[in-house]
Amino acid sequence: MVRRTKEEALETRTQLLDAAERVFSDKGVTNTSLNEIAEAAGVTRGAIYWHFRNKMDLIDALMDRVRLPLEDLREQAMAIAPDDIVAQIRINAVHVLRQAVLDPHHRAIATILLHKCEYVDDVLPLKQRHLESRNECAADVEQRFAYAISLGQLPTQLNPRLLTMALFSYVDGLIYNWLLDPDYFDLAAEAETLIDIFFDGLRKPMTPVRGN
Amino acid sequence: MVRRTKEEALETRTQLLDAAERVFSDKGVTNTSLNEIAEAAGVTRGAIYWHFRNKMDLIDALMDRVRLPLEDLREQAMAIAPDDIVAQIRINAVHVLRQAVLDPHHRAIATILLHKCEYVDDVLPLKQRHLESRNECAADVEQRFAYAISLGQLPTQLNPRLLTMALFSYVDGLIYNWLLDPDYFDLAAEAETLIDIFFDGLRKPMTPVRGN
DNA sequence: TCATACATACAGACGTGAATGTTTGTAAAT
DNA sequence: ATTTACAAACATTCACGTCTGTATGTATGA
Repeated sequence: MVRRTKEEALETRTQLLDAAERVFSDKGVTNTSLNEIAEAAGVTRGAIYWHFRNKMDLIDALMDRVRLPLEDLREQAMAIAPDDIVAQIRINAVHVLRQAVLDPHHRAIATILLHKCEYVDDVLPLKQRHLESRNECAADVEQRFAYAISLGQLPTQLNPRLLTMALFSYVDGLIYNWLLDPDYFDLAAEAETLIDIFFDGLRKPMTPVRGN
Repeated sequence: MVRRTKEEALETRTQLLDAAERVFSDKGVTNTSLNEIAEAAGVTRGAIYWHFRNKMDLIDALMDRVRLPLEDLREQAMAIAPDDIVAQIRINAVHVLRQAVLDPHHRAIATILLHKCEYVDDVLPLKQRHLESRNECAADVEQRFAYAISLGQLPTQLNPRLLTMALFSYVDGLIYNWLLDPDYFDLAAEAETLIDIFFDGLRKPMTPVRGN
């Protein structure tokens, strides 16, 4: 049945994106045909080619929906721990981990990017987007780390850029490994503990650390 | 030209695997046709179907070649720091990072597994193998962490299993992010520093830590 | 206000190329 | 003489892009 009004067409578009998200995260990007997506959305390939130019354009639209709200993260962290920059970053990291597990939307996208997608030439825009997103976020965190170091909240010998890469890699790796086998460990429940493992080596203990 | 003797046939097989490693790590697993691999090896598809049943069988043979020598790692670490278990694990981690960067063979396999492969149903054996390999290695490291804790070389409140996942995720994430953009940071040069960032939070400082 | 014209939002059919698995052919080795 | 180690041809499937058809919505003008 053909959607007639603009609102109905928009709904079709949304259902196509939802279907694509589901099927991609299940069967992989290159292993999924446009026909499968159309079927999962209850339409035909004609609808896809009306709303999108091709598969890459569809993926692009898919990623447009998950523009991570960088500002939100900063504000949220700022509200909880205004003075302690490291605590802010820590909270952000925990939040990202929990989100990847608990929010089906983010989980699907993470699955696609980490496990169901080949970064090859014909989806190069996807890789570019992934990189830009990472670098944009990394630049922000790096600045905050640098500020924390300048405030004496972190040892001065630490390299902010390397430290940022370390944290990002840790978070990415945790999500990657958890998605590989979600039953191996409970990422949502252990998120804080895991982030603590990483951060407890960064802070200068204000008081001598006692044995266990 | 047809290889005639068994030795020549084995060489053809090796060249096919080498070609597959190259092309897969460049163009992705599902995006590479068997014809492309055959061409890269200087033969036709007939040769592939003679040596392997299908693409999956070829991949399987590819992974058989990189059986990580778990024992070697242990012995190597043991030789350097016989008493300090944590130092051993630290050395192993640095070695894995360096290897992923410097050894073309390991780098290609890492690229395939982390960036050029979709973990979907038809390559499920590949995912299984990846998981088993991880779990086997993780079980070993977990045991060593537990031993280190029992010796008092690490705080008792640490959970060995979670700690192992943390370290593995960190290493995986570093390789993942480095492969995403090898120019962003120099993983080989910074490997030790990066591993230090992780580990320095684990050791109980024997003496109170001084300010920077 | 109502008929006409055009645009929208798809469904369905068509042609094409590419990859796969299989089968057959063949020269050399055993 | 038969098996080995491939090359080359064949048949099939399948996904893609395009094109056409069509029912409905919307704008326009008298």
